[in-house]
Amino acid sequence: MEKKEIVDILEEMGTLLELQGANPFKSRAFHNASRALEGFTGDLPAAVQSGAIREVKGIGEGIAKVIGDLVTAGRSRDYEDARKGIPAGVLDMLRIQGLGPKRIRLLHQKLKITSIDALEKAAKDGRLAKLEGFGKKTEENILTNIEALRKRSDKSLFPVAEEAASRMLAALKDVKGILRTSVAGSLRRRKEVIGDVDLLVSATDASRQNIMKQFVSHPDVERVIGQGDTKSTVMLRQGISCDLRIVSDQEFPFALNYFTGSKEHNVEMRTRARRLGLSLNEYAFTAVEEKGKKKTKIPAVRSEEDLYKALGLAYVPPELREMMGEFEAAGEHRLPKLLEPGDLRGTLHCHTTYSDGLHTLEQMAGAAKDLGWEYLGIADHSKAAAYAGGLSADAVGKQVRAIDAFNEKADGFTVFKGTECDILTDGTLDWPEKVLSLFDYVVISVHSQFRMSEAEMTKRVVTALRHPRVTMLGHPTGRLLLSRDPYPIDMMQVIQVAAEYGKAIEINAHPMRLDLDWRLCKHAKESGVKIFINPDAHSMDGLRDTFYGVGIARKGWLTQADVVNAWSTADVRNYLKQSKK
DNA sequence: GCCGTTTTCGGCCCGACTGTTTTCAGTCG
Repeated sequence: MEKKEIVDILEEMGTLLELQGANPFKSRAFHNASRALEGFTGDLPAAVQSGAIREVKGIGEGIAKVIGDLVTAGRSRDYEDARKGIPAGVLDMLRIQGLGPKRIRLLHQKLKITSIDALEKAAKDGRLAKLEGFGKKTEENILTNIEALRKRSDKSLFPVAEEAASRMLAALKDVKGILRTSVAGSLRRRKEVIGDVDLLVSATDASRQNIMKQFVSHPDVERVIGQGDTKSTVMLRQGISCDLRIVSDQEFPFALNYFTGSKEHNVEMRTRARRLGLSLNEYAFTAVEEKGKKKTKIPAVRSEEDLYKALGLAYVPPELREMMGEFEAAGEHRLPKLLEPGDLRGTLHCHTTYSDGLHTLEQMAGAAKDLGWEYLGIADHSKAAAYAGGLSADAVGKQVRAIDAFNEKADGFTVFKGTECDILTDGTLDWPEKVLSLFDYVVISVHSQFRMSEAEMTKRVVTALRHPRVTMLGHPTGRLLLSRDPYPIDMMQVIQVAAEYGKAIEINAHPMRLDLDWRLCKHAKESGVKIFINPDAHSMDGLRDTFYGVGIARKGWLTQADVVNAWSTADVRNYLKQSKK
């Protein structure tokens, strides 16, 4: 069994223990061990074999045995025991905001509720309010939050959908008869939230049946919803619906364009074709017969580039196909040269073991180097973020000295000294001037009191953003996608203030956030606000999340010049210096 | 269950908020 699966199982075991009302410290131990294992970077089977796994802090005798069983046998008795007596639906209820293990346990025991549906019914019948510790308000909140959960559960985050899609495509690649493959749909356009995964292949007619057979029998397929020669639909175990369409190779560019969308973009494509005397659909161009006019010659199309060229347009990258001005720009050949993943040279908002990160400063810097980067910025939490191991002022001093010492030895690699400083309720910062002056840069963000009104929250953030020591606003919309709603904030006003005061804004690329949607991104760019793509990384692996942010940056029309991560170390240093008055 | 001992037991991160209570438990970040 793979490390990632074991990390998930340990996490689940911790949760199951909570639901069983076990010693809270015991369940905590499982959660801790899960995190500890996540941070383990060595060869897991070897470490299990040699017993070295016990040296990982947080993994002791008992949990080492669970890990060992899972690595070698793929199953664990302890895990199976933990699952006994807890129906899957009970675990599911944890996804409802405001419901934790204690109350779910009570619901399970007193009302025999074992699913979200049963919970909803009980709430509607008014049976919850009668339960000890529950009341009318709680009952209403639960109903509201069930509704909210339902609304988002048919959507997946981009990183989850991308992972699922690439697993399916990888398996198809070597099937005989397949000529070209691609993802399509909103995933190809790199929207942050994906409805379902669309895959497209071109293939020989004779191979279609076999390709579909391979597709529906992929190990990730939970059930087959429909299976035909040109289109099949399956439900993946990740909870994502996935379509595969097969077309001829000649049709491929047309189908790819059509199924990539967006719908509005497609409408404009067809309208433009019409003006040239052509009809466009998902398979081909056809000439339109018009009285007194010569029939238009059908242009040869082998690729999407040809298709755009035939309409007198520059190739429009999928990310820009949202009817945000891409046709005008493509017609005048002034589409921007979008940021590429390879343009990144570093990132500035990462955590280390000084606060709630899993890896040390040296490990994080090493991982950044391995990605081919030139610099890394460390921004651990400030003291108010106690739950996230926020630093004391003393610890800041220690970390700053450690980074200075590291930089003296590091050859050609730079670690910048930063902080993720909490914005307190009144808009003041969590660090006094004396501490702020120690950093190369200051990221500010909201971690408390999310339920302010939009006006209050905006005032709070804008007040903090104006502070002379502040470099950039971190996770600006506070959105934890699909897990909770963003906090209310008037981003237009925030962007205006950022522009006025020369402050930057962060695209938080942490997969649970994917903050600052592309429309705001585009608006920020047009206002002259610089953007940082930050992974909010809590581990070495987490640094890779920066690349998810590139997708949002591209959708926001951002180029190398707009994104500070693409600048040289010297330019970044200058930028940080001049922004820090 | 894990850790770290002044090693074989005692402590394990915490502040804010909400809704329930009438002094606090549960949840969240």
